[in-house]
Amino acid sequence: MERPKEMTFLHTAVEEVDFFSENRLRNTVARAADGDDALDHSNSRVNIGLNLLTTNSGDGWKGVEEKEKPSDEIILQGELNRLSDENRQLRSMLDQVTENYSALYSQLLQVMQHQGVPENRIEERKEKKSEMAAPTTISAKQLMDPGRISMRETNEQHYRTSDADKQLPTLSNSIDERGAIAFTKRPISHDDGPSDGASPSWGSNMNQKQNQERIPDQMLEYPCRKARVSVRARSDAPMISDGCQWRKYGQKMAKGNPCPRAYFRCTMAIGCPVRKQVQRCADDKTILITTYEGNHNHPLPPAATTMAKTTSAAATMLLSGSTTSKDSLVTSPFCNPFSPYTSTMATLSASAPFPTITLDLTQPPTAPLHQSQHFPLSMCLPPRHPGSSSTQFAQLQRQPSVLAETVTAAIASDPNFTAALAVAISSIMAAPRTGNTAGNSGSPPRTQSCTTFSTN
DNA sequence: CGATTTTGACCAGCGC
DNA sequence: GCGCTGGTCAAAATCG
Repeated sequence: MERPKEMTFLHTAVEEVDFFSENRLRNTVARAADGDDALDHSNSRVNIGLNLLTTNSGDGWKGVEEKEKPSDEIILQGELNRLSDENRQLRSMLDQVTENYSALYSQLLQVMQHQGVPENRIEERKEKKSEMAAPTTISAKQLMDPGRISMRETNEQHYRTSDADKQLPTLSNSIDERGAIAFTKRPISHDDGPSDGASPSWGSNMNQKQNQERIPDQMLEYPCRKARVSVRARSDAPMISDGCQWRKYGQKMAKGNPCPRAYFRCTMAIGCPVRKQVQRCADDKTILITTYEGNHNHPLPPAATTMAKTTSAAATMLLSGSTTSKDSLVTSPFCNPFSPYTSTMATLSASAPFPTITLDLTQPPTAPLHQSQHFPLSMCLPPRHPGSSSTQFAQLQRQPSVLAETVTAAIASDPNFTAALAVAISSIMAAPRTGNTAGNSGSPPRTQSCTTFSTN
């Protein structure tokens, strides 16, 4: 018996919205390059690097070398020189990207080190013993199935060491991967041997080592801490296209929402721990809420890189900030506290065990320009520490107005969601978290709200 | 025929 | 302890 496809979300067949197509991404990245150096340069250069790799590697190039007649040697030599120059330029660009990333990352580390290791993290770890199990006793359900990973580790290892590294050698330095490494470092490998399913081994070894050296103890100390990035966007499509391949593994009716929640798992690589939940907003069914969890353990296509970068950056920010927070804050305006249109967040399930950052990209169609000036970025923290005060989290919410302008400008100028998100997140991460803002913690709630389906 | 989706069952966490 | 809920599993169904 034939059943209608995607009947769960909409009864009409709607094509998948491709927010993150490669073409749009290219345009977006090019346009956004002025706004944020590190991230956008990395984007553009990664793409260029891929082209270069394609040109320089494989049978095509070899074939040219071997098949051309001697009389063409001069032409070939010139071409070779040109390509060498281009390659050199690209390398220097890549170095610059790496430096930018390092600067950005060290900024983040400085902030984290300045804050020190909060006590409540220790308490939280005690509370969540099951999640924060000792590195060698990590729950299988938390991560990926260890059994599956071990069963497939041969293939997976092969994928990483041969396919990934060979095909995308320069990508191993890319920002998203290195950025993600901080919180993809998980202990699952210890039980399953060297070819763990979720360790950050998918970056280059050198960079991995460097990152491990740079990663502060507090980050390594809580390798299993989960953060979620929730993206709200208006879409009639059943699912937004983010460049990754997903396999649906479950669907549930969530309490308080007539629309079912669908569970997806990344299938671009065996053992990739990334999952996402897709659900329509109960209040506004045109709003599609996609919640990402985890970080990819494999190279990503350019179209997916931006999203991964975005979620990684958001999660990094969230973890670095929320974990130091004694806050039970559940609603807060983020970027532009001056704007009455700034969306706030909202509701947070009391049972939500994971910190969640919500990127609200819903914009009323009536006032695109005006609305686009307000990029509502909300963060949700599980109210696990009642009675605590607003500190770090409040800091995150009150970035300088310049930052807000940068973020909103990126959003306004860019139809591409993920690229805009990447710009926004990276801007937030790069911006110095200045001063004690506890005095502003009492910002009045805004009228607009978003609901984050981050319950577990 | 392999990949994907569907869907009921199962499990864990949490509140009462 | 029990029930509720969210998340995942896995067999069956379906698709391409």
